[in-house]
Amino acid sequence: MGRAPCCDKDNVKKGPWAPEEDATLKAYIEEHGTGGNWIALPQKIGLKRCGKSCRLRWLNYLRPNIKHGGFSEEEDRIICSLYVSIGSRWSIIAAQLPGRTDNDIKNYWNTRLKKKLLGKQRKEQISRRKLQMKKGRSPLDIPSSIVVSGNDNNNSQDPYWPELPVMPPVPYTNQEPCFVNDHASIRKLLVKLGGRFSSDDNGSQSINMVTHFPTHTSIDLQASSQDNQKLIASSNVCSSSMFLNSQYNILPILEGQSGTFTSVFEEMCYSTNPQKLNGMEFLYGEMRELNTSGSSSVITSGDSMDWLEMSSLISSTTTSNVMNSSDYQRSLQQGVLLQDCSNDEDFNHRVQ
DNA sequence: AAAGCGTACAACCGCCAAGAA
DNA sequence: TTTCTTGGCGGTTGTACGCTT
Repeated sequence: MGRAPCCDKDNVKKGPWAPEEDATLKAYIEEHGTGGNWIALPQKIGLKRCGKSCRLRWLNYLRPNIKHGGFSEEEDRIICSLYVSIGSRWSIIAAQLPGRTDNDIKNYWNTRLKKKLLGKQRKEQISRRKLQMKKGRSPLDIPSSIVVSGNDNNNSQDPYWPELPVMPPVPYTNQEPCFVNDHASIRKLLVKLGGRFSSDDNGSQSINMVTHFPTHTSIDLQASSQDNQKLIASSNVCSSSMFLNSQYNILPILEGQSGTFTSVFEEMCYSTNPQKLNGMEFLYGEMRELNTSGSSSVITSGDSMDWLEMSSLISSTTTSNVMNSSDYQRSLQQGVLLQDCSNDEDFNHRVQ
């Protein structure tokens, strides 16, 4: 037995909304509000629509101050960066972009942004890499100490080897805060993202959460803060630059492995184990294909995107205070956040 | 001119979590 | 404590429109 439907589907109109329906819904909500009950609302105002449909119509289209289309470069960067950070949490991403709806952003990502990021550069890089492959360089010759690098690194002199996965700084750096010396902020976000607090034997708080990071990956976040609070985030959501940009040391637990976050991320990018890459395919794209199948590889990942493309787009920002690669590496090593994140409350407010 | 195809966007579906009963 | 209702979310589908052949 499935659950009862939220409305009588036989007596409910589907499909595009007529202007009269829009006007009715808008007028009522503007005057009375939703009344806290979307299911009852359509009956109240005589609309033959499902309550959920009304809610969606209001939130995505009729609500005041909604922006449609015309995404700016800055918005592109924010979307990309947050997508890398938290995955397809469209509502959270939308919270960073005033006037944008999650549906809008989701559509924009799926139909345009992904393709925009792929584009011409992708083809050039693929052909370059293939050319280099034919010259006999093996992608398995990964140096043992790979330098985390950005656009200004030595890798740029070597068109063959893709940049290592550089966790891009989240771009709400200028106006938008991140987390510095503010465990409450992190807790809030983690909880918002699905985490739960508990206490360990020592009485210190910890967070256990399910994240969007690769399904089989666990990440421990241990606060190096003065209050010795210990944050443990095991799993899928809290991957990423948000925390890399914080003062937290990231101790990966990847199927029993140990190492730095960077090394685990490298492992994922270069891994041939599909489980480790689950959900992150867009990050490595043909880079992995080249790794695994050599020069005979056929590029098939039409919709996927590798980290190089993603990170280069994101890091091509004109924003002045975006971390450069060496700074970034240093921040990873030292656990020091380089960005000005003094305006924390704003972000918290938006996350809520 | 029309059929075929691709793209963009609106809307729907189904699952899950929170809170009320 | 359990069950039910509702809101919220992400994934998917439907459809209108424009472009190409």
